[in-house]
Amino acid sequence: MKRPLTLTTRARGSPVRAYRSASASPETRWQAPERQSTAVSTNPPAAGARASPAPARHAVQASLMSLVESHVRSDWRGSPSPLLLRLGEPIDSRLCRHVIRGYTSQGKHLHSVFVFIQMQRVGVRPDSFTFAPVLKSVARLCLREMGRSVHAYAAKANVDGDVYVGTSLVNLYSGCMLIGDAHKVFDEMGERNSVSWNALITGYTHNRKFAEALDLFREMQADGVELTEVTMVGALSACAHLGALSLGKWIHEYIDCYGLCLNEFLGTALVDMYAKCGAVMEMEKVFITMRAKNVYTWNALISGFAMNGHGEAALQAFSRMIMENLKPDGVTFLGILCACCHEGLVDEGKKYFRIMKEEFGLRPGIEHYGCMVDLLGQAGLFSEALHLVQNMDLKPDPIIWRTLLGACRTHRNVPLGRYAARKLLELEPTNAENYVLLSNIYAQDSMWDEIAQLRAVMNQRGIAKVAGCSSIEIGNVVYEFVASDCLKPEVRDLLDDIRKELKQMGYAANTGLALYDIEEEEKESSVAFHSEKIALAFGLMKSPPGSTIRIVKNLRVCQDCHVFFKLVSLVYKRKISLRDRNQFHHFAGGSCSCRDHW
DNA sequence: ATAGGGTTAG
Repeated sequence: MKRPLTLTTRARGSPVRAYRSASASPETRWQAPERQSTAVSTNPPAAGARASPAPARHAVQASLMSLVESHVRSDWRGSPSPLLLRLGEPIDSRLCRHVIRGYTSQGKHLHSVFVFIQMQRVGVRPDSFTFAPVLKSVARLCLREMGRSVHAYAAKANVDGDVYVGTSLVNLYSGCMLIGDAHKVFDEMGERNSVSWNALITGYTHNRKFAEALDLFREMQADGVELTEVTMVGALSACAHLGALSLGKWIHEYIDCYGLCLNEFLGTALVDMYAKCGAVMEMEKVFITMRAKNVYTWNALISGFAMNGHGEAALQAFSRMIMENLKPDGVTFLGILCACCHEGLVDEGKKYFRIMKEEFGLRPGIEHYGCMVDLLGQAGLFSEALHLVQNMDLKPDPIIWRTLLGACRTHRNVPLGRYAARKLLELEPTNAENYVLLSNIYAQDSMWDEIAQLRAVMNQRGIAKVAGCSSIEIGNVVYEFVASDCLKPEVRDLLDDIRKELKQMGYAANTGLALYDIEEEEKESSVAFHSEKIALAFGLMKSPPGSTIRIVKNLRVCQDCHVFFKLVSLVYKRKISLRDRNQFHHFAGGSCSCRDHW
């Protein structure tokens, strides 16, 4: 320990405080798919083990036997196993506990749950050493109702006060996307430790409630609970998603000061945090100092380069990874294809798409096809893109069609845009973004009738646009702006001044992308106060001269804002980094790292 | 003995 470092000194203005609400958080991009909670399933995992309402003791023994035997055959290839050795003994709680723990630790979660159910049936009472692993398995399987009933059973057995069982319950509910229940369990726990806190914090990050996760992180620190590597992994993940660079840096400093172990998990979380905060230099620095690296670490680095517009660096990292004998996986190639996309490297992209299959034996998923469609589409190779969509061995998902639609917008391809939009709206009729994209295509060609029709359909279906929302971090406080916000007069005035100044440089508001056919002047004001412009004006006002202005936006940046930002970076001699829904835009000296490709 | 962790298209 070199010197004390506390978070409480910064509590007042800490980033999480400034978040108004989680739902308005400027972050929708790095989304994990919603985990589906399965209905309760008490079906046995192996044939011949189907449970009758009240099976005789020997029948259960036989089911266990067949389960274990099938395991021996499929997994252990005949080598003796601890599970098998115990089978001669009568069924008691010791045997069951042993079997359940074995299954859970091997990831055989259904087996674990099954044995637990059988225990209940024969009346063998589980103890806290049985509840913890079985709860873990139930959590992994997302069995909501099953989880609730195991919880009730644990309460009945009077083991729910156990810190291990309690922590398992927190993990269970957050794994089932029931974070409110997880928090309730946590609040009611008589005994808590660092692990319980970690379970709740990572629970919040897995449930995409990042600001709340950071609130808890602060609370944990204020309570004097030890912050471990696992705590930091969860907190860093929340920082990454929110773009909370200063808190991320604070955590990095804490790790150094307190000598936390920069293992694969923590190092990867740090690399990813810097990547998603647009701090590419820091990302590389961390990566270089790491001693233990695995494929996750390399993937975070590669996709970090890609999303920040350093496509060449991503490709170089890939070669180094291969030279160091690491096996790339599907995520690696996703980063690589994404890098090719952002760089417009069509032939390279095709090459990697091919070698991924031929040299590495990886089957491309829908997300890899998505990258290829984007790559071809943004390069204007529409027939190739369409051919790929129509001939891939996976059913095109809404994202595929939306990608194609986006390419049609870039290249003003109305006919194909109509087609893609029709396919898209069949699959996903309630997503406002789809209508906005199509209307943008129409607007470029002044097709106001079509836009009016589209608008009528939207109204009829009750679809509202997602509000644009941008955030900016200044002095450890994250400020959020929504496009429809009532502006503070000084921000509005500054924005007016900037626009006047930029107009002298030849800037004309690009109103073609406004959704509605409205008066020219109104259109200008609707794009004039996009949330990122407000955040930019605020940043120019409040941040120290010469410092980089970092903004995070929940949607893709519009063309007008993109031009506006480029000019501001030139006229005001400021570096600006804008994280949009898809990628970073690093503006400096009048140009953008995305090279106007997005 | 039992609990908590990182990367992933547009």
